[in-house]
Amino acid sequence: MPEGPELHLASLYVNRMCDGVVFAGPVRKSEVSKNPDVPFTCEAYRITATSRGKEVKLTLTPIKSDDSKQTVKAGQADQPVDIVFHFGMSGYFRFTPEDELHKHAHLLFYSKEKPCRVLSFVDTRRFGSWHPNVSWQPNRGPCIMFEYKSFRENVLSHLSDRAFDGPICEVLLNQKYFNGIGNYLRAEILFRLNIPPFVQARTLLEGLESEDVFENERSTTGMKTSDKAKKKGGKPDLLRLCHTVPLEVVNLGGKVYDPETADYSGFETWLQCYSVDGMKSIQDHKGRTIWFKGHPGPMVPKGSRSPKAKKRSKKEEDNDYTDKKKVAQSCSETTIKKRIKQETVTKTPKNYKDPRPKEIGSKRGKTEKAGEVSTPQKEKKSTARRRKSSSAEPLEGSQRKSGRVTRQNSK
DNA sequence: CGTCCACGTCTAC
DNA sequence: TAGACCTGGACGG
Repeated sequence: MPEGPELHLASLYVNRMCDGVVFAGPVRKSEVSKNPDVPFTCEAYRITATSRGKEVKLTLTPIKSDDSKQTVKAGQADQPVDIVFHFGMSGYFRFTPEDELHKHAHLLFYSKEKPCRVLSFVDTRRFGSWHPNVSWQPNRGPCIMFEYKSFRENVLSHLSDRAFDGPICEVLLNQKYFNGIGNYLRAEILFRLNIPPFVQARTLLEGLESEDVFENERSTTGMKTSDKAKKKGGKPDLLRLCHTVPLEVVNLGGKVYDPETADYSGFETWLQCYSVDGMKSIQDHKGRTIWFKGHPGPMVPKGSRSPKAKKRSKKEEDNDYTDKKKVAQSCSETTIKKRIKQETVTKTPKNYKDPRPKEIGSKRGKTEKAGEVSTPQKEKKSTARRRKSSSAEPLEGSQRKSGRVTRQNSK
């Protein structure tokens, strides 16, 4: 499940597993991979990792021998080499005994130990990639999690960029400005602020200050709120949530990224909107599914009918989302949570254990109306069958077959 | 069995 | 803004 948090957890995994491990020999690539060879071989080297947004960089560092003679044999590396990885839809790292290599391990780093172990880049779908001898992809913005200040500045200083013409849910996937946000994060972030996904991004962001008044807060247990923040109403803004929401996932730790136990139940419990039973979903202009609650917003793709106005419970203020101020302060998180719980339908069996390595949210039929035409169009929208007027028509109690494994707000 | 769907980029009409 | 790139799990018949 690779979005920013998973990439970062992957780097932590590599650093933890490879701490003290000496690797040796060449870096090997699977036969089937179309990614570049990694021209690196060394009799003793170490591996460390860092992450930035949706990229992970491995650094292979040759261990210098103590011998005064630093005779580097021909072909043996003596300088560190960086490899930058993109995880695609299914990439992750594993550190396993040589005889337990994953079927889809595509780049392999062998340890020097006797029962040899291997750090491998596993990527079932092979949408992932790696590039040796490069640094972070230049056209990607600062990391939403670990370069918050420059991330924020990068967005707010480029609001005139046409990239911000579009609806917020689609702009959030633009890695030039939101490096690390992916499909589940955009849904979770917008949900927290009750922001309709198809409101123009610029309109929402224009009102934000370049200085984050929450900057010095302990966001998690955020007991003390700065005076400035209090004046603002005490609510983190959209850009701040682009930072804190992903960090929540990082803090779930192994519950999210644990190739060993393959247990993602903690993560699924964390999700409040994405793939959650009771939420609405439609395809955005690029055919990606956006999950949300409430109004879709004015820039909703044509042909995807606006969802039936749910019988929004009492206090769903009818927001006028042309007014940024209003949007910025729409209903509080706690309010939302409460309301959601109320509307939640079925409950997840608490003993449910997700048999991982599978992709999240792949359970079916949560949103389509039973007999609705709901255009398929997977990643590649099948040619002629564009979403016709249908995909939207989300719930209304009826559908939402409370199938067994569907996600929902349990607890 | 077949269809739908998936946490993401890329490039080419 | 369509496809293309891939594999495989969940469902439906």
